[in-house]
Amino acid sequence: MSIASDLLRGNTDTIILASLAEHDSYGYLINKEIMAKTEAQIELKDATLYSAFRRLEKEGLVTTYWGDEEVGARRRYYSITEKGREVYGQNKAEWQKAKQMIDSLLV
Amino acid sequence: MSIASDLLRGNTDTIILASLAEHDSYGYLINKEIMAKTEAQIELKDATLYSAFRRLEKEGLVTTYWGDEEVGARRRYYSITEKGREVYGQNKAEWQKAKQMIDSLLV
DNA sequence: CAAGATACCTCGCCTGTCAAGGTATCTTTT
DNA sequence: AAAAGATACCTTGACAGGCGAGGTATCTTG
Repeated sequence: MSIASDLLRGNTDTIILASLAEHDSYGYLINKEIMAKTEAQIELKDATLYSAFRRLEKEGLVTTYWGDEEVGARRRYYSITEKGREVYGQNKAEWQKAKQMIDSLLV
Repeated sequence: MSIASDLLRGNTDTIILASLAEHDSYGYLINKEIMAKTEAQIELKDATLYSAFRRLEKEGLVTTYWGDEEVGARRRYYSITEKGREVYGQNKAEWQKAKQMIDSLLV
């Protein structure tokens, strides 16, 4: 059984930023990598992913450009911005705190 | 700064069940106890709390009864059911797994 | 007597998730 | 050569949970 999406909510953007913090990437690949790392227990549905991208772009946390594949399907790459890295750091810190607080309530 | 509600979402019901697993309680008190335990970093807004109660009741995870206060504001008490304890256990396990998975993605 | 704490509740908006639908290209199988 | 499956993108509309804003009633304290 995979993780309930409500438990992921609030971390989706952070998870995407984490992926982009390592290297530029594109939707399909980000998803594959997440599934690989979590043994498919976490999967971002593509509608979720693309709405997250739009949000992140709007907030200036990522930039985007089209890949120059001469063969195969086109890819839209995303790149994390300086501001994106800052927010990523803050989000991670908040996640650490949230984890701790929730744990303190669940006996 | 308190915890973003999207990080709590998915744990609200579990947090309430945790509280009721210790002793019967009522809305106002549950909230106070949560705030005390987390130094006010987690706070369930009362609209959130009452909609959660309705949900939990509907699912048969809690039962409710009016307190017999002869003085002061009336209190509606909640009691966790056997099924509630089961679900609580499952939710805790899922939370443990989710934590681990998310951590494995945030480098 | 006013203010604040205790204690309950509803309505309607907002946000994020996602099922369902779509397009286009390439590879593998039949 | 046609079908199936993988790669890769995207939009729309419905749904659920959180919560701001509003309300009621009682008790305590300054």
